[in-house]
Amino acid sequence: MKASIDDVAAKAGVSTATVSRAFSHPEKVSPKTRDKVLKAAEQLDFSISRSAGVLKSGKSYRIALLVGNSRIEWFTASIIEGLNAIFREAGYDLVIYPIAGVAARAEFFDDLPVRGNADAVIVSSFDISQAEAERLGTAHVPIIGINCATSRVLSASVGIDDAYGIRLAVRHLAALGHRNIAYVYKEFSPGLKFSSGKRITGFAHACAEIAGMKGKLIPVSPADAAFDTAISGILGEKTPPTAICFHQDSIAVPFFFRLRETGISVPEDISIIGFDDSIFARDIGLTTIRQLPREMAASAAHKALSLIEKQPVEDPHSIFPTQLIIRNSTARPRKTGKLLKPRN
Amino acid sequence: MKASIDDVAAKAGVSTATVSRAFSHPEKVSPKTRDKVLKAAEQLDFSISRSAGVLKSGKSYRIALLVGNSRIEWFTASIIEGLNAIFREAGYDLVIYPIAGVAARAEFFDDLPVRGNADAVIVSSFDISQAEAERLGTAHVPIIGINCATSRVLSASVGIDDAYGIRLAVRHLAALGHRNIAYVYKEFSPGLKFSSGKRITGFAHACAEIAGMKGKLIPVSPADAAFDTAISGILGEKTPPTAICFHQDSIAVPFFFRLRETGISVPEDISIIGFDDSIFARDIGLTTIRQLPREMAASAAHKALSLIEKQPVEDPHSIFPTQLIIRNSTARPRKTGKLLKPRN
DNA sequence: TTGAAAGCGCTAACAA
DNA sequence: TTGTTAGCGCTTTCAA
Repeated sequence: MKASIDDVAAKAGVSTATVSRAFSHPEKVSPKTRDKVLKAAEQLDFSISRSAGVLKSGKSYRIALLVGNSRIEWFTASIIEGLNAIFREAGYDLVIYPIAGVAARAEFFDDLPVRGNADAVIVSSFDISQAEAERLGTAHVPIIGINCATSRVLSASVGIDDAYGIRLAVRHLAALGHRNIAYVYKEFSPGLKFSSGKRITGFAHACAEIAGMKGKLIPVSPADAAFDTAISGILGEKTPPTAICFHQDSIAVPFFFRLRETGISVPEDISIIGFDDSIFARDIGLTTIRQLPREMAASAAHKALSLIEKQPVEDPHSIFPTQLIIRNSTARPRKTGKLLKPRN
Repeated sequence: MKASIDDVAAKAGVSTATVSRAFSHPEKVSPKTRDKVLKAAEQLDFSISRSAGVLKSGKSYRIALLVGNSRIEWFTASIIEGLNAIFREAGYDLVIYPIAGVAARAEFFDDLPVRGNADAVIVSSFDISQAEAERLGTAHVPIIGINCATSRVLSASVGIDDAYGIRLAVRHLAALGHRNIAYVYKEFSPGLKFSSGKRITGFAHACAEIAGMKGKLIPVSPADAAFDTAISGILGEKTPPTAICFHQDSIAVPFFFRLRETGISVPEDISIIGFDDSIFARDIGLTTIRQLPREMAASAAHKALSLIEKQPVEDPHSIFPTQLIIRNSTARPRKTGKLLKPRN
């Protein structure tokens, strides 16, 4: 059988309280006693169990991370890394709840509610409703958002300004001389409102700000062969766009790759620009808008920790920078189109 | 203040035990009583706290996942998905411990040891030593490996046969007529022994089995510009290889992409083949060796659950299949080399 | 600096 | 079917 704190106490010839202190508040125990205790513990292969202390403290030392997708892709993976780095250190367990679809969502908000089961909940990249927030025990448990569109119900949040980011992309293209551009994005699964939706509307606004800029939206349904759908949307235009913005790098990368097979070269015939600066973007020279989810997550974790300790959070709702990373997939448009006669 | 089980009991006019039962064993409570209890709980915004029950049961309902890297890439992300799907369902929390480097490693094995803090530990893609396994409280806590090289200390394991997988790749190339091939891999961080090391030795063996097959190993240090190092290794050969195997898709993908910039076309001038069938492999038509980490993880989770329940595991150490996925990046070698005169 | 003892919030015998 | 009650393994007053 496993050694308990009492066994250690007996073996060391001290009280359980002393054993407890030797582990939790070593400074409150004389070095001699501490040594004895540690040695006894070592011999019995004993280590403090967290569950029990947790009970006493009323905290669970558990953080719930809600993600809107059961697949862990670049963004979510980065969030987990950033969160886990901080929370581990502070002795908190990060527990991941994929909230894909309405059922998982309902289940989560029925089961966990949260007081005593999590000391904070982090919501990544989708929006929770007022009602759901209340269900979590508002006023009890801080809710921290990462890239959530609305911060009404959030105790704190971090995120990027999607509209700003996409404007960067549009203006970069405009400065190069493009006046006819497209935006390719995956349509979202219904039931979850994603913050990055603002990128789509942001694209339209950014185009509207520029004289003579034409911006076309090309949605791709997740079921589609994304490339085929998108390329049809491009080539099918009377005057095809000379540049494409992508909602995320992960759509741009295969597109970039396959475009060459069609005889269209990047950036000579068409410029392309991604969003995220995620995996492979640098390797393949994709111009993109960088965001730093790892850093955002670390910040979110710090805010959560402050909130848990009931300490004030300096800057509860912070916006992280977004940056244009220019590489080789964007350039001036051809004076003479490959597909069309010169435009003027 | 937060409602406790006693508040609910009082409000519903029943005992705490009944409240407990109403949640944990609803069938042991009359529908009428259950309703009363649930209603009271609802009104008080009460929900069962897991920490307390856990104490009683002696289990922690926590599973530790040890990963050898603080970055969560495709493989690890898939493992987390697969594990979490099963464990969540069963009411277990999955807690991720990145064991990058010797320090983190020592810290983990000092702090957690594990009895009472985790009901099982899953080790992904690196090997733990006998001593570390013992530190975890051998005989107390099951240890399940995923793609670990040695299973000596493991209660159960899942994994692929790396040597088999890479042989598939080599034979595919051999069948196409290649007799001069290379293997590009990233050198590992010291301190962790990775199971996929067997792929490297497996490559050499697989080549040795084939008459006239020449196989060259090209290590790329993580700090290097992988592409430049590798391409130099290729082109620098007296007779450059006509095909390259990559240790993982994530090295092959940017290579595939950038190769075109060099004027070498795939698969005409050179065939390339990856390993994993991970993100983008299908999109870009990369021939590769598929493994299914999500499925492996799910299986590992089931084994862990059986072990926790002290039930027998039918097949404690199972090998998952690995499969050749032929796409467009491999073909017969040119009769006449682009770089060299015909070889015969 | 140490020990005795009272819980933390719940579960599970056992009794009714 | 329900209630009473004794802990689960630790932390933390309080007293010595």
